[in-house]
Amino acid sequence: MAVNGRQGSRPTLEEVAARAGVGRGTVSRVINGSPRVSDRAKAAVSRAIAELGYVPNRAARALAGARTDAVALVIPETEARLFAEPYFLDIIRGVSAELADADKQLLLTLIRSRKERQRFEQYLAAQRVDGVLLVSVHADDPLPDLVRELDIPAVLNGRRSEAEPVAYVDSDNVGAGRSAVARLAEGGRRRIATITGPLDMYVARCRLDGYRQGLATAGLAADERLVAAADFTEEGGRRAMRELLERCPELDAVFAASDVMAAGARVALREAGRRVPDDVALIGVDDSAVARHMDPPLTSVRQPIEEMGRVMARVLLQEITGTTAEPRQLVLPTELVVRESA
Amino acid sequence: MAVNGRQGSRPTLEEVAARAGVGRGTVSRVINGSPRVSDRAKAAVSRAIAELGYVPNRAARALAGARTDAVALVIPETEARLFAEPYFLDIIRGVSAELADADKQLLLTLIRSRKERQRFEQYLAAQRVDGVLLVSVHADDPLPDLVRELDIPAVLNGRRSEAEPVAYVDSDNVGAGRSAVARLAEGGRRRIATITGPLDMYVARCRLDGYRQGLATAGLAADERLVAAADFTEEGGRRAMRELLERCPELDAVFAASDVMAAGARVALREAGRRVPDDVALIGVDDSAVARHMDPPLTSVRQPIEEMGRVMARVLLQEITGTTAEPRQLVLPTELVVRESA
DNA sequence: CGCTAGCGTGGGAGCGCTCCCACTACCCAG
DNA sequence: CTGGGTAGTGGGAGCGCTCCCACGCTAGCG
Repeated sequence: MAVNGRQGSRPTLEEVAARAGVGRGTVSRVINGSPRVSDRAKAAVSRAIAELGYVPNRAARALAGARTDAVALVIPETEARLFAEPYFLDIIRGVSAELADADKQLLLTLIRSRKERQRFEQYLAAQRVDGVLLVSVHADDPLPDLVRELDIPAVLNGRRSEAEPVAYVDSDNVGAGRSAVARLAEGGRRRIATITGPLDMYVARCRLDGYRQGLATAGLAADERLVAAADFTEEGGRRAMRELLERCPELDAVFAASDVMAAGARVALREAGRRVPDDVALIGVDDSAVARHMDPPLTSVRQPIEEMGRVMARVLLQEITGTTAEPRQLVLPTELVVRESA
Repeated sequence: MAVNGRQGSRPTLEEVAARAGVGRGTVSRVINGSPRVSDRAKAAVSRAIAELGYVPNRAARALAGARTDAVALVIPETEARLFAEPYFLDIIRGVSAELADADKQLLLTLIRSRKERQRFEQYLAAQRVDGVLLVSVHADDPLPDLVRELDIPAVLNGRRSEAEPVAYVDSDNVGAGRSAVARLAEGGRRRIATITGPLDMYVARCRLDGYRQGLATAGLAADERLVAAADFTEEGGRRAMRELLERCPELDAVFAASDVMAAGARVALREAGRRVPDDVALIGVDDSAVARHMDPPLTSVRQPIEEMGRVMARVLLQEITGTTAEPRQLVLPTELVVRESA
């Protein structure tokens, strides 16, 4: 990369044009990959750009072009604590990788208060981003609708209901529940309980559905006493497990809808003197670090988190450009990772 | 917030000026909090802004004002895997909170390849951010120097050496090592080993120094056979522990410079049939989720990660505005969190 | 009572792009 | 040989701000 002559100030498109002996329009066309440029001009411009070390000014571009080359990734802070935290980091990783390739900026927005939420809504209204990625939306979250109203391209991670109108990338949560229960049933377990996430989240309902389908497939009767709702936290998992043990002491397996809740359940089981997996088999969801470090290591249903991030970004980019090669609503498969707890 | 009449397009500063019956300049002054505005004008403008639901256009502002209201948080991806991952999330949390209050955008940049690094350097050169936050810099990292050369305000998380010229926020890594060893010595341990991070990172050298100082304070002799270098990974921790056990089977305590390495060490200890803490006491650093979930739960030195993020952002904002109320180089205290492993 | 000093103000001149219109050159069909 | 394309191009007109100069006005000074 060549250094520009005049110290400090960056070369402008105009200077590139002068050096290449062409007009501003031509330079702009080359930069934006327009086909209507002769090879000769293209070569001259490319050379001038290289020589000057020219980099387009984003602000000017955004102002003139009415687009920002930036995408917001929105994470409601309340959730950040609930989910196994590495989840978000993996999402970010995937999103970041995909956006970098498209030369888009990643604007990270953590929303932790009503005030910050309003500020973000203003952001959106001010058209400061080309698109929005929303993570972990609750069924009653108004943000996706706001985004639709403003006609800003958006992709959700997870959906709010079966009939989600907004584009989304989700993992196969029903399948997750099903495969966990299948594993437990194959291991000879007959009294399989579940600890669910907050049931106002579709993801939690799906995993519960999967659990029920799994039971049906295995020819086991559903028993509502074996279902305890929690909130994706460790403490919630512990409480739910205690409850289950009280209601149904003869249970011999638990499907927890997250690793973190499984960790909580593990504690409650130990307190109750139950051995894992001998007395009670345990399966979680996420395949997080917590799972690997539990004692015994936790069997868990892995979701392709980073991949979800990637795909979200890809779908969003297509929504922005208007291309619709990829379907707008995707469900990615999950995979059972067997360890020692089940 | 009022809805603007003409659907779709946002009101401009000019329209606000017209409605308030003042000139463009005055509106601009009000928005930017200039003192040179009469109360009457200020009131009229504020009302017009509210009525129109006006939000300034960031691109125009950036173009005209030669500043972007955006700050980049740079995370080298190779590191992201090494450190206990929640570390970064906590940093992000702190940074995000502080920036939100200042109405600055947070641009997250993960750098995972040479190509992406170059792209980021171009970014910097193109003045696309007002300042840069750099996380987990190695001693030989050229990025901080590049940033200085370009005269872009920057704050590091951690420093590259004792004589770091760039502004930084670090935690008291020497103190971390010292307090861990003090705890071990007080518990009657006499053969205290350490597993270090990569010694090209100042943070790792500091923790090692702290370890040595701790030994001296406790009146214990240093023994190089009790020092094993690793790389902040679990696998590295395991290998280092095996090595230590081989070199010095009579050791009775280990200070691992990260929880993740402590987890690796734990595995190696179990393989060797050593009980924790009965045979060997173990202390880590980070106080991460891993520590809480180990068996037995790991005693660990907590660093105030989110707080570091906050402070970094605050210092950077001051560097940008030129205010220098807060010192530019800060070391935050650490704290021993005692659990069952030591 | 004139003269300066400052405050509050309006608005011109850009910032560096993209969009788009107009223009040239050239081609081919009629 | 002419008319109507079409590919390639130059450059004007903004995009919505901030900066800053110049203006009117009031107040205080000698």
